Amino acid sequence: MTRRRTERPTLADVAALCGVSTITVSRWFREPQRVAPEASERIRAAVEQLNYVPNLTAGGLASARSRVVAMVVPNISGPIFAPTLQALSDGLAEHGLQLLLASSYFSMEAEERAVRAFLGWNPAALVLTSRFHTPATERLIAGAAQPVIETWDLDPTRPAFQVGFSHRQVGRDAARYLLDRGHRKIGFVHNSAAGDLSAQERYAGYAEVMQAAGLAPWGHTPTAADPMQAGAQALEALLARKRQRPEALIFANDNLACGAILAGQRLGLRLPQDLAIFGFGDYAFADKLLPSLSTIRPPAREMGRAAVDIVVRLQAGETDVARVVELRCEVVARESA
Amino acid sequence: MTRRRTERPTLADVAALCGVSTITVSRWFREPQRVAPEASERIRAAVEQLNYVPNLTAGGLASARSRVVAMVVPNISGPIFAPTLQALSDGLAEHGLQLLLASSYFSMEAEERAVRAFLGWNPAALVLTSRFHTPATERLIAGAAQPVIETWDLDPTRPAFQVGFSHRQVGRDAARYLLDRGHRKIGFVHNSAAGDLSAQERYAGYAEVMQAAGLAPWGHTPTAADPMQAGAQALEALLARKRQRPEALIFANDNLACGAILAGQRLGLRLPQDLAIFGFGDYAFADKLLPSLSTIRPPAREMGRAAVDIVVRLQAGETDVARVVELRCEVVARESA
DNA sequence: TTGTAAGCGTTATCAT
DNA sequence: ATGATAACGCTTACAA
Repeated sequence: MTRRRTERPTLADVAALCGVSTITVSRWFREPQRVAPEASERIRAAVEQLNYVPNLTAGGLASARSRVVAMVVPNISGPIFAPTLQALSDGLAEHGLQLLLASSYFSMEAEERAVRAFLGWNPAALVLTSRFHTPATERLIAGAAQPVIETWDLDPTRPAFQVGFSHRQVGRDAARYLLDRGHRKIGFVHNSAAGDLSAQERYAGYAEVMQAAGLAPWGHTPTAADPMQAGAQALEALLARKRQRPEALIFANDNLACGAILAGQRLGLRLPQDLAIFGFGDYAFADKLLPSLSTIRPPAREMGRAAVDIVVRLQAGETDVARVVELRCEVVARESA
Repeated sequence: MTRRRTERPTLADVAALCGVSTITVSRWFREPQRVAPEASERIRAAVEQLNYVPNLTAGGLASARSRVVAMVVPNISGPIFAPTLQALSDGLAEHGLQLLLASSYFSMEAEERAVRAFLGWNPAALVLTSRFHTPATERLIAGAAQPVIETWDLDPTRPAFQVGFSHRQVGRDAARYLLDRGHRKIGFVHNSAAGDLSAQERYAGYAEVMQAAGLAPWGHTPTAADPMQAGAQALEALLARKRQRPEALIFANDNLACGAILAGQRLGLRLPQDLAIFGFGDYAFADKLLPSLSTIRPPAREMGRAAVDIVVRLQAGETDVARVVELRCEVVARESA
């Protein structure tokens, strides 16, 4: 019975060419020091001559392990997760691990589809972005032999490894920064997308600091769906206020803040003298605006690296790997506030 | 002999639970219409009860095929390739294909390592970014059973599938755009990174159109390594010229152009009246600058989609798939020129 | 429509 | 240091 097979040479071809058994060639790849020097040299030559590439599918099946790490991110090309993804990818590559990637667009169903497909590859680890999943996903990852790492969010009560930062602390830091600069009338501009739980935590941190300073926190929610437009809309609405005209605004993210800066420029506003603007995210354009945007940089790359670190330690068989890694954000003081 | 195995249920477990043979369950996943309705229902229930996930490693080995597409990009988080990557990822997901990803940072050696590792997965296709590879990579892909798709660059003489656009045409379009607006003293600012062959092709297109219009093309190469600084440096150097002070500048990419716009703003220059600035790439920040940047948008998403299209057609067994897909760029007229 | 048997190319186990 | 053999979990080929 002849089956379809690839035309690529196999371990058996290499072994035949240099007169050893397949297992010796297999060992040469995985534990070269255990193969005699002469045999090693013959194998090396044969591998090169045949242009042999090990079949990882077969190896993965036989060993029930794989050198792949699967990750699901909300999106690849946006300004938010790309640095984390890049850092993860680079870190994995350094350790000879490969990256299987899918984007969910914040849909838990899409995440579930990706997780389901990925688990079929027996990845060395599964890296997710967020702690909110469908019940089926929860069941899948609970039953999975693979370690699961949740990034960006941080919930110490969950069973998965956690790598993230405190959004509440971000809100606190932003409020303190503006208070320290002498502002008192400080508002918070939400994004129009309802259900951004992280942004609500940032608001809570802001409110906490304001109240501690004896000031009343207040938020404004624009209606425009496009973040840049929403930012512009919020700026105009708040400047038009007679009472409680703000001195400083904390925006839920840099996109909103960018919309506000551009709108302010076109209105002839002097920034930050007339109004201080503060963002969140330190997106790639933040230093390219005029005035450049003061904001808070989340530890995006650091999270990618921390996830790699966990994977590598687990691969090495370490058992005392910390389950929660809390990283700090950094205030980036620029011109807009 | 007991081997380590995953604790996950197997096809055999599902089959035993519902009283059919493994092959029937296997068929239910791949060709559900060939399984009787009653059997289908029992299988569905068993799969759900056991939370069964097919082992793709085993399936891939048995069928010598996989539902994975491997891609190597220079970088993930930069403004250039991210949209292509995102489009590819999304398109693959729609067709139930998965993405294996690595970044090369423009290193052909890194690309070779990635290609070597990826081929071990028997991917359905290999997508590369650029047509320049090490000899070993060339040998690997020549001997590979997998189709190879090269994107961004375009070289019809190469054996691989080509999905890209003409950089020369980009240069022509930029020059014509500025000529049409009445400019005559038009210069080209190279990036300081030597060996950017694509940028040189864009220069050639610009030079071609200038000469056809009876004008002398000229280029300037800044020395600063950082693109934003290089752009600023070029602006200052060229404005200081007594003779041949330019009316318009085409920058090799949007990063350079951005540096020039910011420098111009801080110098109090009126843009575009005092100087028209034109970029290439339509990076995410292009519409956030003041003045917003006129530039040329490469068909980044379209390339991702075209690559998916090729993969899907080949998977479906089509034989008359076009080997070269040339896509058009789009001039994005904004405020800076 | 369903089933049997034989692999796919590698690695784990045990033996020499 | 090296090898023989039996898995790993699935799909192909063929048969019923």
